[in-house]
Amino acid sequence: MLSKKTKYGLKALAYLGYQKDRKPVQISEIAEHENISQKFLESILLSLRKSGFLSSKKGKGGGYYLLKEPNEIYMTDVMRVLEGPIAMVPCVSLNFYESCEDCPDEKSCSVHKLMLQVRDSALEVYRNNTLQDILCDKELKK
Amino acid sequence: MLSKKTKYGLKALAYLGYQKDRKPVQISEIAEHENISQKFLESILLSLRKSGFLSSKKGKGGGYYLLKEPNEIYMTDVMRVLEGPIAMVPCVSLNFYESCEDCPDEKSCSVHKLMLQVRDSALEVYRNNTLQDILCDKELKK
DNA sequence: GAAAACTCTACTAAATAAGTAGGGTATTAA
DNA sequence: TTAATACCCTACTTATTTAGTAGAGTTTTC
Repeated sequence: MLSKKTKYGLKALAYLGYQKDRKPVQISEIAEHENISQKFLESILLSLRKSGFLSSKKGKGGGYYLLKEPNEIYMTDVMRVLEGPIAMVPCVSLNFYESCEDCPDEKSCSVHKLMLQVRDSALEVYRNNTLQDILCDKELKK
Repeated sequence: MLSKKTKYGLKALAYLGYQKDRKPVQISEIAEHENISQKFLESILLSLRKSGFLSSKKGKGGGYYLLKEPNEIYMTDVMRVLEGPIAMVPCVSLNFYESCEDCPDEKSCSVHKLMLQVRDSALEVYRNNTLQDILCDKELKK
């Protein structure tokens, strides 16, 4: 199940992706437009900024803006930051590998076998999607 | 992240899939072999039985056994029982559809767009895997 | 009837999710 | 320099869920 954090993070990224220029957008604007608690969104945006997707400006005229082009922001990276490991079990994780404490042998483990495929299929989707790809063309024209 | 419940459920199904005959296997045997809390496994097996994957026998010589052939047990069905909806958001769920309360329009929603693909890719994996497929050939020969 | 082994219901403790609160800091404009 | 603006940061709260555990009941076999 997708966390609210991830969902809101994606929506905020999309909102910023729709902007015509790089002018900072205030947290409050995004929060209102996307029906998100402002304070919650604040902490989500902060972690996105710390991860290198966004930049921010304090003070008058401040807010958040994309640090990279939408077509350079891969969902693989975004999901790792917002949702954690893409793999459903640590023993098939590429970035956060850990062996199972309770499996005698990974090679013969059925769960491992299935989860490996699930991981690869999810990775495939994320690799093939940048922020640009998930933006709706209709909204882009506005 | 895969829940312990699902992981244990899959392991138990695999254990039963490796059995040569349909003789009931006691909960305690599976629990010991797979390093699972017996009482926890008990409730997991119960829900698998209630969902039609297993059958059970009480009393002497009792236990659990597969109700269908391993190649007739699809991971799609198993995952729905153990993990819940395959879709990561209710608005892209085939079995548990619900619209989002906070999205103005599903058609233009970026999250929806991405999650649709993720759902399909996961579904593809599960559709292509029966219990038989995730069993390890080596163990089958024992 | 007793033993075996599942069935069922309820409870507990820990972890996590989804926020909210409150104060601090940096930037800009006057 | 000061005040306003708007992010930055840390901590806290509440609710929910997970991962069990407890205990009694029921069914089957011998």
